[in-house]
Amino acid sequence: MGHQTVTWDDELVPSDSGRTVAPSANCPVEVALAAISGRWATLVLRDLMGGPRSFSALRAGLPQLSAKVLTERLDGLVAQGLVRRDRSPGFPARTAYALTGAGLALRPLLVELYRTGEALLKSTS
Amino acid sequence: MGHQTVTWDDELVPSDSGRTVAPSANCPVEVALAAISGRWATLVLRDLMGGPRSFSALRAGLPQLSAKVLTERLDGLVAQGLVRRDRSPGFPARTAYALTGAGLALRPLLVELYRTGEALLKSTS
DNA sequence: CAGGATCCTAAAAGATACTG
DNA sequence: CAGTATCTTTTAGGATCCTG
Repeated sequence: MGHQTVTWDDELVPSDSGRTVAPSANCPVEVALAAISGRWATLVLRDLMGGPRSFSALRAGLPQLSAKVLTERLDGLVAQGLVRRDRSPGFPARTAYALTGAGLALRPLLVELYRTGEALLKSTS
Repeated sequence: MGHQTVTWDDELVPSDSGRTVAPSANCPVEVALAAISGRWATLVLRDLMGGPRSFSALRAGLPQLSAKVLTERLDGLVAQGLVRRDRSPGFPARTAYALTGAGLALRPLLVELYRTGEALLKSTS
């Protein structure tokens, strides 16, 4: 096949860091995985891709997801800078969750997840 | 922006199945996620992208990974049809693990994971 | 060489009830 | 409305020792 200009390793491993030999927080792959990990993460992200959502709207869209787990997911996404939490003062409380620019950057990854999953389903059937 | 011909939902939700409201095994996204989930899955897959590997070669490449966990990962990948296990008869035992066609189909997803992770790292720094 | 068998710990998820 | 507090269950991962 001749020599390729770009190999898997070229794309996956920074040339100055050597080969990844264990899961490490500063590996790009791990960073991306952290964003979509957790049983409900992709579903929450999908809902947010449609625009800002309130806590209750997210719960309504994902009926089986408990408040506790949703809070945990959201906290994680906020901590990673993927989602912004906007609290409106007053009572009853109102909060909107919206994707940040970094959060929006996940869209191609989610699309690729879907695409790959479809391909796997076809090759299996 | 005008109307788009393809929206997130168009790509992510089959039109005949309604909206996904809980993690479900027949959702393409879940299928793809299953392939790359587990603390070491992406690292094992990366090694296999380089060609067939023996059990020991995989262990040597991932020194911190225990035999048990590697076996679990490999069993999962085989069960999903992503990896083929080729046992050579005789003693000592010899086994080669190789990606199937379906397994090779994961490459773009891994590349996208890397790409997205890099983007996130940049937007954070 | 390539695992299987056990036991243990930690983290994630779920159920339920309650509060600012 | 938007969470918090607890408690219980589930699951992934790791350590160690053993076997075909």
